[in-house]
Amino acid sequence: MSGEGPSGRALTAVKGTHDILPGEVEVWQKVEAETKRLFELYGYKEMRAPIIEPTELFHKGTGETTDIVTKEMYTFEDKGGRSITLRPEYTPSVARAIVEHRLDLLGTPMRYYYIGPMFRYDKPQKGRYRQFHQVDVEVFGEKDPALDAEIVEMADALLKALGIAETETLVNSVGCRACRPAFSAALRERALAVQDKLCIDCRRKMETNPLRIFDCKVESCREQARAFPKITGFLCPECREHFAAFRAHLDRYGVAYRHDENLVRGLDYYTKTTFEVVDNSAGQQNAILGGGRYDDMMKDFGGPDICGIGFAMGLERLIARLALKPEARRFLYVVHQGEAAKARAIELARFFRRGGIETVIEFGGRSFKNQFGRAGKLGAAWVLIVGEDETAKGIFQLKDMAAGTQVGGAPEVLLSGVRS
RNA sequence: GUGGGUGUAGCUCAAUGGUUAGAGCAUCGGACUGUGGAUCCGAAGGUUGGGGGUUCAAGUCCCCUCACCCACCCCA
Repeated sequence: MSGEGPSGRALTAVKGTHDILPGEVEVWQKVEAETKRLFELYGYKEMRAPIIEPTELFHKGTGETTDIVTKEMYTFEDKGGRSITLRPEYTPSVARAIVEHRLDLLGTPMRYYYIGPMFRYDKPQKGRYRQFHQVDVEVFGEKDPALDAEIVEMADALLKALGIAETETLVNSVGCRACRPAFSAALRERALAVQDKLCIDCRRKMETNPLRIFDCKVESCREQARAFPKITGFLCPECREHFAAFRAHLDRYGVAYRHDENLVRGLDYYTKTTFEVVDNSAGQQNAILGGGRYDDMMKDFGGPDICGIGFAMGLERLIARLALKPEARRFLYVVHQGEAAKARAIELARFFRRGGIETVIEFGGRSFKNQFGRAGKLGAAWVLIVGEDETAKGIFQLKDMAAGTQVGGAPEVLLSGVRS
């Protein structure tokens, strides 16, 4: 039975968090191992930053006006009076670490990846949790659009390696500080002209972030938005050129993508390239990964003027689309009977482990039947039988549980048999 | 934050407002102290999410609350 807390209510995992139990955790391990393997082929290095950060980091890095900062952060005061926040995203931590350790002096570009939990106080629903896990990729110090394409290609390669199908890659350019203000102004003006045909949310977005009107799902808003000006026509020569080169490189890689002029990222710091991989086959939370370029973030953050680009991939969303069944581990189960045999069995378990074989020894067993039953239920590949006779002779019986066959021999012989 | 749906054993589900809330699977034990999955027998497992109300009587009806799921919002 579950225990009870002080309130008398059963103690359960915190709302929006989940246990990842054996049986499922193997899928996570496999995804993590494949991610690590593939990213390192592209020269990325793992960087592990703390889960807690100074609250101020996200105000400066993520943006004061974002939903994440205004209403989704887990923030608390520690015993030293510091304001601490459970990271809601990873990019600011990387920027902080680069500045703190002057990693930019080691030479650019700096390619980092990380896999771990993030925390956002959202109302949970399918594909959205309060503690969720991301694979995060960041590159600082390279402005060449060939890198933008390389990153999208790497993301594409990972999804293919994991067997994720049915996805669509969307790309766009959101301009830079030179050209986006003019676009935002034009957009706001057009929205204002037809505001009586927009929903209440969009009227609010008109002021705060007019680009997000493109995200609205209300049909009347979508209809109006179709006639709104597009960012593409407002891009400055530099941004236009960057975007064209990015697309040319993607074509060279043979990565399929669609230019979605309405693709707007939720965070304030994006410039130029943005991209997203969506799975249209199911669910509302369909963005598996999303990212883009953030050339001004490091500078705004108070660090060196270094450009950056990266993406985050949601592991829960990814794994939900994975039809991957990990293979069961093969292990040896040691059964025994009698005190002398038990002592010998313990020695033998150690012998097999040292030989590289996963070995579990029976402790509370009664009859052999009882012990075999447990071995079978746990899924043992082999059972080593250590009885009175075997212990006396030094010749033990090894049963192959799947085949039902049994052979006798000295421990060395049985070990080599199990290894082959 | 706003809406909708659902809460009965570990899991999947029964129970017209009317005895002591049942079944299958799973668990544990026995048949069975030298060989697993099978079979048979048995046991254990529940404050029907919690609180209040209506009623002679509530798992069932009403209200509140909590949790989970789904959607909006937002995003990974």
